[in-house]
Amino acid sequence: MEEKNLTIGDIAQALQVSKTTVSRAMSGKGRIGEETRRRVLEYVEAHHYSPNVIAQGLAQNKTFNIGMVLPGDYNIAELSFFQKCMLGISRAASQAGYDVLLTMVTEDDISQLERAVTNHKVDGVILTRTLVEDAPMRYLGGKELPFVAIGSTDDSEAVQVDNDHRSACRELTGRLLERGVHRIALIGGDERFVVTNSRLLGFRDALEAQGGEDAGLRADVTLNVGNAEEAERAVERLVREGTECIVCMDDFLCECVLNALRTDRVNTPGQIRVASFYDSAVLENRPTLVASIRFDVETLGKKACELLLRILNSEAVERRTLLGYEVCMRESAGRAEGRAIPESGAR
Amino acid sequence: MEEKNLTIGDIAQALQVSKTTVSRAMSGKGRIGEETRRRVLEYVEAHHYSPNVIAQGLAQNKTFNIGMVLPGDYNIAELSFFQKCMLGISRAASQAGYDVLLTMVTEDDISQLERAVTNHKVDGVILTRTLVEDAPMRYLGGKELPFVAIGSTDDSEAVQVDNDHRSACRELTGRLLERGVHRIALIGGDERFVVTNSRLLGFRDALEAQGGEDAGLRADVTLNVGNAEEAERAVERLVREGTECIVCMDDFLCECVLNALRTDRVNTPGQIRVASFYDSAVLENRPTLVASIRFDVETLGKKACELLLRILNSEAVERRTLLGYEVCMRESAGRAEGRAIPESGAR
DNA sequence: CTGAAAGCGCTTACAG
DNA sequence: CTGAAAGCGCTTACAG
Repeated sequence: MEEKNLTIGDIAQALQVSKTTVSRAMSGKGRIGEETRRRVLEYVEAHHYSPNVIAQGLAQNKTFNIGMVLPGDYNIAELSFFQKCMLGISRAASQAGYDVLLTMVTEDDISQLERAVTNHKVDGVILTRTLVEDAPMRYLGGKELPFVAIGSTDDSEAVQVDNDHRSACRELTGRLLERGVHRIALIGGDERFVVTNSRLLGFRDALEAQGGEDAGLRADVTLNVGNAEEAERAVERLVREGTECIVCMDDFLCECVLNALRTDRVNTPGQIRVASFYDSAVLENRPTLVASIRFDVETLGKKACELLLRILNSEAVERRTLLGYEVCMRESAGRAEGRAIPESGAR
Repeated sequence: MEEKNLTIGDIAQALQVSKTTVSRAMSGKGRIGEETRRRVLEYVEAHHYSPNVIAQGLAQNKTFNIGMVLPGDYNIAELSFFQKCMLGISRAASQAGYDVLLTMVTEDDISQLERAVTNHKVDGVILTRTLVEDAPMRYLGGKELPFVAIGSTDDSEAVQVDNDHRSACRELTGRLLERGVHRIALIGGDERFVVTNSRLLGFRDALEAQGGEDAGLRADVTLNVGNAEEAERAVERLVREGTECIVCMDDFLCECVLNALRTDRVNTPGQIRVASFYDSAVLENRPTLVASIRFDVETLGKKACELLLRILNSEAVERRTLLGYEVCMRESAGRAEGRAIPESGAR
C-alpha cells in the first residue's frame, strides 16, 4: 500500500541527484532546474513519498504542533462551546500544516501543559478558557513561548480573542429594558471567569444607559450559581421580589432557571421573561425564552489559531480582537411562531 | 527563568564527559558509574535541563504522540462522553510520557487523520467513535499503524474497548419487565453506530428471556431518531398504542421524550415510565425517569490508551475488552426520594 | 542550477 | 565504566 518508509536519501539515490536537490524540489526554496524538479516531484508522487515532519522540524527547530489547553473539569454549559472551539482550531491548524496537541488542565494541575512545553513539543499555545487568576496563563507568561488566549483577560500583555460579551450583554439587556421591563435580574456562573465579569459590565452599562435607579429600574445580580439547586433558590427569591425578567449568563443556567420556574408553577407564560446567552439546542422548544445571543464559536477558535500562526511567523498582531454576535429576539410571550428572528450584529 | 535551550552537548562539555555518558545518565540505559551519574543528574537538576523529545524521537524512530480521532459533527448527547473520554486518554498518555495529537473527522472528511499519519506524527491512534462502516477505521486498517477503537466493531481484527452495552441494555430491560411492564418501547439514534445495534440486541435478549410475544410482551423499536421533532412524533404514536415504558438509548433522546410527554399533557406521573442510558446531569430533576445506566467513561478512555501503549510496547493484548456498568433503579413513580439506588455491575 | 558537508539534539552499537 | 562515531531524516549556508 505504501512504500516502506521512503526517505529523501532513497529518492536522491534513485534519481542520481543529491538530497539537497530533492529537498529543494519539495520545499520550493532555492534555485532548481525546472526539469529536475519535475523529475523529483514525479517520483515523489508515484511512490507516495511524504516527508517526515518530525525530522523537518528538528532541522528547522520547529515542531509544527500547537498546544491547545482545555479545562478538564466538567461544565455542561460549556461543552458545546469547547467542541466548536476545537473544531475551529484544528481546522485552521491543519490547513497551515500544523497539528494540535491536546493538553487538559484543572485548576490545581497544569502538569500536562508543563510537560508539553518543557519537552519542546509545541511551537505555541492556545488557551481556550481563562480565569481571572489563570495558572496556565501565568505559567506561559514566564516562558518565551507565544500563546493566545480565547476569552478576555486582565493581563494586558497576552494576545486575546473574544466575542464582545460586554457589548452583547449591553445590547441584550438594553433591548429588554426598552420593552418596558423595570425589574430585571442577572444570574451568572463562576465569578473567576473573566467572561462573567464582562457580561456583568455590559449589564450595568445598559442599566445606566437607560437611566438606572433614577429611571425606576431595579436590578438584581446573582453570581457563582453553579448548579440547579442554587439556581432554584435564586429563582424563588427573584419571584418573591417581583422580578419581571431574568437574564441568564449561559444556557445551562438558563435551563435551570426555566425548570425552576416551571416547578414552582409560578410562571404563566409571559409573567417572567427569560433571556440567555448562547442559543444551544438545549434551549429548543422553550417558549418562555424571549431573547438570546448567538456567537460563532468555531470562528472564534479559527481566529485564535490564525493569530497564533501569524505570531509564529513573526508577524505583528493586535493585542486584542473582538468578534461579533447576534442578538435574537423572539416573540415576547407565549409560544414563538416560526423561527427566532436574528437581528443586527456588532463590529 | 530557564536556561536557553540547553542541550546534551552543553552538559557534556560543562562536565567534561561525553554526550553518550550524559544520555546514559538520563535514560538509565547502559552501564555508568554511580558517581558520574550523580554529577550529571545534579547538573541537569540545577540547570533545569529537559531533553528535546522531538530529537529523542527522531533517534528512536518514535514520536511519543498518540493520535486521538474525535468526531467533528455535533451531537449534544455525546458531548460529555467525549470530554470524559479525552480526559481519560490524555491522563493515561501523559503519565506514560506520551502526548495526544487531536484529529477531528467528519463522515466525509478524514483528512486531518490522514495528515497526522502520513506525516509520521503519531505512533498509534485511538478512535473514539466507530460507525458500522467506519472511514477512519478502514483507512487505518490499510496501514501498518497500530490503533484501538473505543466502542465495538464488526471488524474482528481491530483492538477494541467498550462498555458492555448489550448486557447493560439486557439487564435494564429485564428489570423493567420484571416489574410488570408488558408493552415496552425502545427509542434509539443512528443505526450506523455499532452501539445502537448492541443495545438493540440486549433489548431483544431481555424480551426473549422473559418469554417474548408468547408471554404477552409487546415491543416496539424506533431507530434513527435524530431530533426533538422525530422523538415527539414517535412518542405520540407510542402513547396512542398504549406503551407503558420507553427505554431511551441516550440522554438526549431521553430528554426529548420527556419533553414530548410533558407537552402532550399525557403523562400523569407513573403512567408512562421512561428509562435511559447514561445518567448525565441533563437528566437531573426528572421524576418520571425510573431507571438508567451508568458508565465510567473516563476509565474507558484510560483503558483504551493503556491498551494502545501496550501494543506500542510490543505486548500482546486482547482483541476485545468489555468494561462494566451500573444499573440504577429509582423509585418507580412520582418523585424519587433521596438518591438513585445503584445496583449491581457486570464483569 | 547543483552538491558536499555540517548541523538540528539525541541514541546506540562498537571498541576500548 | 566511558567515548568516538555513525545515524535518525531533514535543511541550509557555502562553494562551485
